[in-house]
Amino acid sequence: MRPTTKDLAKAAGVSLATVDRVLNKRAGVRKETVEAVNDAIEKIGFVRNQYAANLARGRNYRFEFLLPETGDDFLATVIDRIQEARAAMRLDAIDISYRCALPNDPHKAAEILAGVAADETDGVAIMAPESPQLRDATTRLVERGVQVVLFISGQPDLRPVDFVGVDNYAAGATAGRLLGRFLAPTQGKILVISETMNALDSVERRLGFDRVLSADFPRLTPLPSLETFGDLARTERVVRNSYENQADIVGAYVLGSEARLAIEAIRGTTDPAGQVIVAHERTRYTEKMLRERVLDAVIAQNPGHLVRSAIRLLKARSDQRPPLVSQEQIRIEILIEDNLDIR
Amino acid sequence: MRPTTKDLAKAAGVSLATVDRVLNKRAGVRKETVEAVNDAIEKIGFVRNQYAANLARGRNYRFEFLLPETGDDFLATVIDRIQEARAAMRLDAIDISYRCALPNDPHKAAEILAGVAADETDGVAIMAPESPQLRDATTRLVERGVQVVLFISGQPDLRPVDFVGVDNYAAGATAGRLLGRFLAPTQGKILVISETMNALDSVERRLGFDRVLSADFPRLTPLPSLETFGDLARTERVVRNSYENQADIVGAYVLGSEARLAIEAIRGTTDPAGQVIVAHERTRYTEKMLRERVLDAVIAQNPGHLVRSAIRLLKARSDQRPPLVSQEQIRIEILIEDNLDIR
DNA sequence: CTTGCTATGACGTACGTACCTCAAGTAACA
DNA sequence: TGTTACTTGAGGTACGTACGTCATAGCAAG
Repeated sequence: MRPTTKDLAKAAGVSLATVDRVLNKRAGVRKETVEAVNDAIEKIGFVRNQYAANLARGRNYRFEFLLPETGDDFLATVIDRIQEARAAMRLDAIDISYRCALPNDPHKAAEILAGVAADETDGVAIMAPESPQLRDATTRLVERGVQVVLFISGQPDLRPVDFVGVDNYAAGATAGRLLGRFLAPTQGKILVISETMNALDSVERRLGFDRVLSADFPRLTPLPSLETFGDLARTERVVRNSYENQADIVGAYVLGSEARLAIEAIRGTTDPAGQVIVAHERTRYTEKMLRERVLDAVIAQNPGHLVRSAIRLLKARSDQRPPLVSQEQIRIEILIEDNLDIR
Repeated sequence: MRPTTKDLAKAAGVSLATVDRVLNKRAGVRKETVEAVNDAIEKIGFVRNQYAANLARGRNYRFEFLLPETGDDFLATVIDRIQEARAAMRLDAIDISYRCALPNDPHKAAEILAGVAADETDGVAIMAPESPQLRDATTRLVERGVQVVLFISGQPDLRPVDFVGVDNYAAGATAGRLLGRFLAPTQGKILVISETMNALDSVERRLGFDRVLSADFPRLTPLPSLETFGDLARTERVVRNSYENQADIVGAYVLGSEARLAIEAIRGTTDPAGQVIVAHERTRYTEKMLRERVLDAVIAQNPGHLVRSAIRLLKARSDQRPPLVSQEQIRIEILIEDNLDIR
């Protein structure tokens, strides 16, 4: 059996009350006594029974996902998973909510973060593009005692805040290699389409993509990124332009999480069967395109895993317990038509 | 706040003692009273607080992984993950153990299963090839009140027992399509190597593989399966034979979870750079081969996910709670050199 | 009416922890 | 010496559930 607070009290030679004061960092204990208790914790390997503690406290965890104000199919899938997790975790006294509140403007987004109250929220998962304003707002959130994870977009190295998402550089490289190998000995130009190249995620993917093409597939030349800005007419125009001006386009890499515009524009311009097309994120649309062999591969991150990973991290940090690192690595998935159905 | 047993007692118009008798299926309650309590459970949406219940019981979960007596690198990885999970879950009062005990002989394996005592074990995860003996032994285990999941190998449709693993037919199809696409317009023969074709898993992979090749890559002809039987000398001999007798072998599909023998044999016979080779399962060896570009792709299932999924299922069944289905789907992962490093 | 049985309720203790109150101890200071 | 502040211990109650004992009410058979 695991040692309890009673065992700890005995081992430290103090009373239960003092153990309690130390464990919960209450005032009124001499430094030496605190140390004695901490030594005893080490010695007997005491670990607080978090469930009993939560029971006594009547505690519940309140975590919130702060998502972009507007989004695409991928965001919708993420929201579905949040709701699923919400229903499942309610039994474990974890209250999950989400708000599609973060505007593109970093200043306004930072304001929203400033409005998160530590006495109403134990932790937040933030999905927003990197910016200095956001970084500051995050730091202040942490100082107020709110747990934070950066969700999907963001930088892995912004300590002490956890990041949940994939390495976009590697994701771009993966896309590049698949395109290169699927095109085999063919040579020609590759269309690269993004919603916007302002987001760090897109830039990283592009860098990873270009590195692989130039290193291992020099016969393929990636064209400068086309930006859709979420506008179908514009997208169709720029895509048509490209195909008209460049005779030897043999494939396309669709960078963003919204593949529909780009792919519909390509379909409207040329026969996709003659092109190798790789896009990102599994949505109902990309699934359909894979099945219809319009898309050749999809590079994806599992939304359910992302959501649960964020929640587990927030909970582990709230409990001051180390997370299980290997479980929280988000994998770069490659989807083709054959591994799409999970059973 | 969630309703408690007190609320339930009030709602059902009975005492706490009776609620307790009903909840824990103790005798001495009239049928009508039981129904009244059950109706009240529905009405107020009572869900037992499992943590408080476990606390009161002093309960801990005892789960055991029953693994093959002998195994390969993949099995070793699985064992690593079991030990990792074991350390992490001890804090949640989940005791995990494993035994490499199951021999190849189905009768002897069934004997081992017959020896699992319900009063010592809450659940077992069984990794063993399908067989009628095993099916019977499993059924008897369930009857004795032991939770069972079939782990990695086995049949998804053997109710009421959960299966944790991938659809091997789809895994084989995935391998087939990658091989086909990577080989692009090349035509020729494909070596298919397995440790043994006696296991259902291998047969299913082969079927999925053949289906894709014949349907979509008719220029590629898969050769009859070569079996290694775990013997390097034998493997080298049959592989060498194949390459000598068939001039136009352009790739290889390594079916089993032990890729080393087959790949070393190929390397000893021909230049792997001229071949497209696809194998299964991520191990230190297959990782290395991907990085060295001997292997072109690896079809894998995540061992950590498999292990944790099995444990979550066993726990959910023990608690009589429905598992979160979408979390327990094991994905067929495609690994290439670029998505190998997870951050 | 007694006996015996079943169904039910009342109540207590326990699990491991949090948090509160009160008493008592010690040490420093005036 | 008394006053004060700080430190510590003792003990209680609570969280939601399990599980035990005991009392009592109802009812049927003898």
